[in-house]
Amino acid sequence: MQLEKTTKLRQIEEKRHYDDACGLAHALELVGERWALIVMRELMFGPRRFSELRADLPGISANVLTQRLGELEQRGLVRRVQLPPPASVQVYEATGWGLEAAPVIRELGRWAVRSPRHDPGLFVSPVSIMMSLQTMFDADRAGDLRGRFGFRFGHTGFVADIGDGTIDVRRGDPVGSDVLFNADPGAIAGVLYGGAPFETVDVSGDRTLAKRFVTLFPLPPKVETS
Amino acid sequence: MQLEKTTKLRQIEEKRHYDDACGLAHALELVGERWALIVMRELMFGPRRFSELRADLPGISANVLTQRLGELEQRGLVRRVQLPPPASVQVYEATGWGLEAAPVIRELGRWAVRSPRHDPGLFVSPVSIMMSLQTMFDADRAGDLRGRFGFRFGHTGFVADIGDGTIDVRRGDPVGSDVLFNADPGAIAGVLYGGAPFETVDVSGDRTLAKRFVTLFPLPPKVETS
DNA sequence: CCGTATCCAATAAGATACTG
DNA sequence: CAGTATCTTATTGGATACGG
Repeated sequence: MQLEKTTKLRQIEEKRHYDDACGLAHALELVGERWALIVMRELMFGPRRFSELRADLPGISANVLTQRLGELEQRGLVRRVQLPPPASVQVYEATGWGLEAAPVIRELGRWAVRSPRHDPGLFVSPVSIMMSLQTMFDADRAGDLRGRFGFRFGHTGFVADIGDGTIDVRRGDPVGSDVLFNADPGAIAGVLYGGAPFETVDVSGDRTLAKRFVTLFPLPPKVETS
Repeated sequence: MQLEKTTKLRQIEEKRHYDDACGLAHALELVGERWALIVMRELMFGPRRFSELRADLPGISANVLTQRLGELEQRGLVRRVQLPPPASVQVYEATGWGLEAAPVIRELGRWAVRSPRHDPGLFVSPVSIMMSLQTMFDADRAGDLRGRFGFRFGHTGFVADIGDGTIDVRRGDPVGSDVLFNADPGAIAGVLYGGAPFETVDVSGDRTLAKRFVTLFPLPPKVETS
């Protein structure tokens, strides 16, 4: 009885809130809970299943993921979609507005990696490493380089097209790419951002192009520690 | 005994963490706690005292503010500064890197105000309304308009300079501005963003210029509710 | 007045077991 | 596989008291 009342009140009161008209405060009411923005990140290249999300969110527990997805759906950032037969599985998909959070997520990441305490050796999800390509791409370094770069992570493939000083990254079959990276996201991160030797990743296709590729993503300078 | 052990462990383990090398995850370890980004927002136009922060952060409790400031200081985003005599008071100041979070904060805000549930009628702090000028300024609408616009909120003044299609906002004495707004932040927000009549704010100086000014900050369109 | 510290109640998060 | 249910722990907020 007492519990029911509390629950009902929570639905009305929308739990803790900042009584602040500032857009930032509202943003934090939308995606300020723990894990919320990281869940959004995982949806940025298309719909995902519950278990995929759980696998790429190291440390999240099922009940928290359920809760976050429910809240994000209720707030209009995520949609629950039933795939047609014969798949007939349920997936979670970012709405158009949800996808518009991508630039903010990238800028937050770019800002944070300047931190002296950032540890690039931790787990990296496929989506993380693919978003980092968009975040860290340096058009000047690319110059007039053109090429299609493919990535295969388990069952999922990604394609990055570089040309005209821009990079376009999407989920997709990497067959036919000029270069195909066959390595887990952590290994690729090691080469791109951790100074690991190029040989630590399995690359097929144009190796010269591949070696050029891995130089196109400079990290911003660390903040002065003084 | 048990408590001491837990406390010590917390200092080492840095409490909850995402084991994720992604920059976004690290950003959330830096400023993901409740209130952290809003505290940073309040420091974006210069150092502030504890009680000022408390007053402009409706609903924060003193102990949480103390804790947030301590964490932000430890992480290199905030500095504690002792003002020289005769003031001799302590203020909190964003570091250079902390200030670089400003664009991210603005973009988060711009993204969030498209939400159908955003309520512009809540409390607005002076810093919020001043940052919103930078966020929502429309260079096309401004055209070749030039002018200095002053604001007085209690003891604190702000100046916004518009010219060459840019806006520059800073803390400072508004005397000598072409237009001086003498109204609380909420009233100004009402006119700029809430459709309130221009006459609801006290304006001195060039009223024609002032009327033009309040049209330069269009809100982004709300997301489709369907 | 400027904070800090402490205690308590309410929520949120995490671990684990369990069900259709 | 896709979540729920339950229990434990951690964090937050509010009140209040305390030292400079």
